[in-house]
Amino acid sequence: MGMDRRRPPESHLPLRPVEFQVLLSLATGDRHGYRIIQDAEDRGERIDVGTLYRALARLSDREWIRPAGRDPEDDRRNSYALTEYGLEVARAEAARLESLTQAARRGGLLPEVAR
Amino acid sequence: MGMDRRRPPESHLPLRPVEFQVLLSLATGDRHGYRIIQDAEDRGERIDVGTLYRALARLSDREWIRPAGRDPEDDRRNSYALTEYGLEVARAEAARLESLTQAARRGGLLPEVAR
DNA sequence: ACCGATATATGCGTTACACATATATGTGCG
DNA sequence: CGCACATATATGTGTAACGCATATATCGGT
Repeated sequence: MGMDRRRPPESHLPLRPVEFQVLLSLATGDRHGYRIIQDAEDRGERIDVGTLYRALARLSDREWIRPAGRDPEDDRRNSYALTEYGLEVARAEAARLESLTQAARRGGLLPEVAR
Repeated sequence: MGMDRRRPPESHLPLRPVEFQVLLSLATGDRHGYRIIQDAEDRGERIDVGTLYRALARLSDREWIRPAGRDPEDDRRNSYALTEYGLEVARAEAARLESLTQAARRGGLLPEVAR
């Protein structure tokens, strides 16, 4: 597990769509799986449950995230936290997404106005 | 082939990373495969050749792109063009990418400044 | 006690992936 | 011309990830 913690974060890009959704949710704070799906829905995205829980296992193995105990309010929930390295990967992917978005704007796929 | 041309473009999101790279390149003008790889490199992205040519076949089947003849300057090159529907899918994905980028900014993964 | 929503997990068949290899043609240069 | 190297497309192969379905269990409200 986590055998590549020292690789430069950018070497993992592009991330799978689900993977970034997970890291993005956890960037705000610790979350359990089902909650991550709800976060994604709030952003207008859909994550399949099977895809999610397998992604959580995968990202744990890579040590981009780590288990952060059970929720005291509902002990079915096992929540996760971003690791330091996971945060770096998330930032790298966010930067990539931003430059892609700008490229899309230059390509006429988005209105010039911007935010 | 292309049996789902009438499905709302957003129903295909999120796109695979390669797929958007292809659509983005073609948004600027007709391109042949190898050129699409070079475009991606100019943006700092890497596309595997095997992944690219299979993606081109796939996107042709879906009619998001269509063959646009051979390059008169080098007849090895078979170039592709975006279809109307492919453009709509590309716009939808670009919009999704933009809102994701903004979510990443809110989550502290990107500097506030932007613009 | 019951029922729908929440929560995690895995089986399964299909698709997409990275990496390697194959084949052929264009380009520059001595 | 001849030859090397870059360009260009394509596919074989094993592995990883995917969507969809199903399983199991607990929580919250009535």
